[in-house]
Amino acid sequence: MRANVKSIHQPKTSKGCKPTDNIAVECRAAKEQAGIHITQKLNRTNQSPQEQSWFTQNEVAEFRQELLKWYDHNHRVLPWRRTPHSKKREVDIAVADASRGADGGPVARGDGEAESAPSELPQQQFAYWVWVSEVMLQQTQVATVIPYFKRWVTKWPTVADLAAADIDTVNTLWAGLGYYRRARYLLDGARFVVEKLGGRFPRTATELVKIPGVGPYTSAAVASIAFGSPAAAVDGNVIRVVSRLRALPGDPTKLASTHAAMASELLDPERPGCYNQALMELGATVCRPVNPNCAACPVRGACRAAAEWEAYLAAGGAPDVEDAPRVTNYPGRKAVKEKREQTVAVTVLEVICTVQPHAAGGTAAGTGPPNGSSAKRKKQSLTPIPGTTTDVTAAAAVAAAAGMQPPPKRQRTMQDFALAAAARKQQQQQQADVATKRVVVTGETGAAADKGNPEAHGAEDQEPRRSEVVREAAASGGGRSDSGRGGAGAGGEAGGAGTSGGLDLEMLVARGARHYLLTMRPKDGLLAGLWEFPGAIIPTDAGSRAELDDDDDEADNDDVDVMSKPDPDSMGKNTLPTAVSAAAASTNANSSTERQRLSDALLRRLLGANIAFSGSGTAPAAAEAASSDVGAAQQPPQHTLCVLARHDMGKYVHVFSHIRQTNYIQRVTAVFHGDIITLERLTAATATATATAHGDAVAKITTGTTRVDSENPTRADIGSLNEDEDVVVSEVKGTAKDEIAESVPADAGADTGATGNGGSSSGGAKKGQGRGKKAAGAVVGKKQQQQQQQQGAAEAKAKAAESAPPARMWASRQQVEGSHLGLSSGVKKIFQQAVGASDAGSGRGGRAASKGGKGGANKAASARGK
DNA sequence: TTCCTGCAGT
DNA sequence: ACTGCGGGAA
Repeated sequence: MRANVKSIHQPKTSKGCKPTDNIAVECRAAKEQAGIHITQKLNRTNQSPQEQSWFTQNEVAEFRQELLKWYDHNHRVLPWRRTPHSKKREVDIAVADASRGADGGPVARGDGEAESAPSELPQQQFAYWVWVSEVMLQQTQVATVIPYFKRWVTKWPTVADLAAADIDTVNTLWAGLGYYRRARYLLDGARFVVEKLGGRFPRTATELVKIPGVGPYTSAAVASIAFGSPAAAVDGNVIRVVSRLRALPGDPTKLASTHAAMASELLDPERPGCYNQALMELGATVCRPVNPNCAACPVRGACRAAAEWEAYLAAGGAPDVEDAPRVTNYPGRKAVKEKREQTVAVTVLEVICTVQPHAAGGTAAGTGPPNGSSAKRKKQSLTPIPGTTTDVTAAAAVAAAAGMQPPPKRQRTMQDFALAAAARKQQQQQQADVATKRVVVTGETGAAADKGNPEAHGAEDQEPRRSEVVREAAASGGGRSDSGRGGAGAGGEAGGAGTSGGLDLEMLVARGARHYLLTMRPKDGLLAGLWEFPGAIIPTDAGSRAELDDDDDEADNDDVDVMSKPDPDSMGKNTLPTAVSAAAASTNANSSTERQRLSDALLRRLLGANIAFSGSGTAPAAAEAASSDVGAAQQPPQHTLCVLARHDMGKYVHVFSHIRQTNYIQRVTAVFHGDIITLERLTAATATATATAHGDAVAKITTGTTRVDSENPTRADIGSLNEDEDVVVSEVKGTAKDEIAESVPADAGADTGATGNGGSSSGGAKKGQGRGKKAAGAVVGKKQQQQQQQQGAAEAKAKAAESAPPARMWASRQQVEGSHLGLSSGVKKIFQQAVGASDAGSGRGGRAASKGGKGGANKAASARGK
């Protein structure tokens, strides 16, 4: 499977590439084998021609011939590959002709997607294509890479085109491929080639390897494939093949030099590019990790692993016994290391705007968003993105609600005013509730709305499903409506809130277009630079608590110990002393209540001081929320994000190669009395995705508020974050992170790191539980000012930069589910679980819906088994 | 679930 | 020499 296949190549201009058939055929003889035993060879790291070898000369000659002959007839046709020696086309045509009778016409090439790289491609450009493909193929399967590669070379046909691109666009196109640093390496490498090498790729591996992001493997692949330079490319496929050829046991990671020596010995200097690709292709398609197809292997005559197997069978050995000497015993297995556990509280903030974009046009009042005109945004938000297959009815409803119908601006209707009034009423009600420490919000508001509004087709499909999901989650033990947190009071409150708004509010909930808050992850680390739903890492000691809190009480007596020891590794995430760690544990860090508290703190920080966030609050946090509102009351925010409902949507476990991440998903539905453009402006969320006419065209993501670079923040970066804080942060300078961490010990909630442990920035996991001084976003500035007085100015400034919120964006459902944003697969899964899968059919909404919702709930339930 | 593995940073 | 970094197929 691994299948990293390389391209075929052969620029005619490069070293002669003789077709296999030209090679002498007679070396059929001696293959008795190089009886040299493994242990004898282990010491040698390079192959001087004279010295003992892993293969006899006859073996080498025959191996090359058979391998290349096989390749010439069986290679796959791939968009980055040239096949000048291919015998495959004739074979395919013959087969096609035979199968379709004597139909003469030109045989259409299979499915049309199997096309080689244009043979007229200039060598330098071909080298660029090879490079791109090789990087994409690292740890990624061919079938997955093909569409990405096609999009890539269409967008950036030459290295100069790529060098001129920006990282956001590159990331977006890369989204879904994984190992996202590769995208950055590609961009960095392209710029290096253009700026340092005059835009031309060197022709040898030793020179190519100097390009950033290009290592031993990639340099050899490009040198051999694009330029015919004799360098052996050793990837996972090659390692597997040669390990089996000589039956090398042991951890393959310890034998790198051996593999390199073997590959070099076998390398055909006449056709190095073809040889490299052939060996890798063999590993991908025949000498597979599991189920190797030895019967079809062109070089099994030289394979000791196969010989062992045959000998075993010949001796009467049973094929199915556990310890049979299978070919797949090679290469040996390397020790498996356990994945580290990570728990994240993810919040999908869903906002319904009461005002349509065109109705609020003037509100920007000169301080419009840095990027894109209002007009452009309006158009974008009113235009369904082609290519996305969301519920047609829902899309229609959304479009209608967004004011799509009348070409000319329509006056605000009575309904608009009614909705706005209802929202205001709701908002007042909730603020009052918060002030009195009462729990607002209901888990069933949406469902109620549906009943009252049968004409709201789109919502009809959504809301019942959500309720089901919630119930499922609750039933499974994986989650529950958060209203449970408040005990008995919540339900009653909910009913009040739901009905106090009256039918209009219900209509709004049912019909209003929804926007979802996304944030950009740190530039480094896991999923670097990608968009995600806001999330806070929950201290790991909470893991065990979580089991007790949300799942059945299967006493997993586990993680507590893990946590109490200071984290030794360099990530420096858990650097708190044990005492503090214990304190955190005592707060029951991963409970529904605590996750909600973390969520509120994070949202306040992300939303900034220009917008109030009401309706939050656990009992203890309510007071803080109230007080912070009071503090802000001296300069009351003009706008409020009024929470209508919170739903605990269970958990979703995402397994990375080295991390097992448990995401606790909470959906927060809120109403904003205003239009989306105003909301974007107030929250400084200036990134926007632009749909294009082409389904596969990639959106341009403009990030007005980029993550502030700790070393050199620009005035624009900071100003757009929060105008009120300009003075404080405008001259930020870098400072050692350690100092920051020390000087601001228990900064608690406001510093909740983004999901990315992101390693680096984010001050690491400040899990300090300074509840008392939890800082809401609106208060951060004051805090900073105080610190500025108490500490060195530079330090405070560094802190300000450190805590600057990441880039934010409001995205529609279509955008989230579409391919235009750089959303990783995990993020999309979380969205699906949070708001329900988009239906294929509109038919009885509830049906398809329950499938999706149930899936999520089941997943949450099964995850418990872990 | 298990398996796979290039490159850079350290 | 070791570790971080995704995702998909089997």
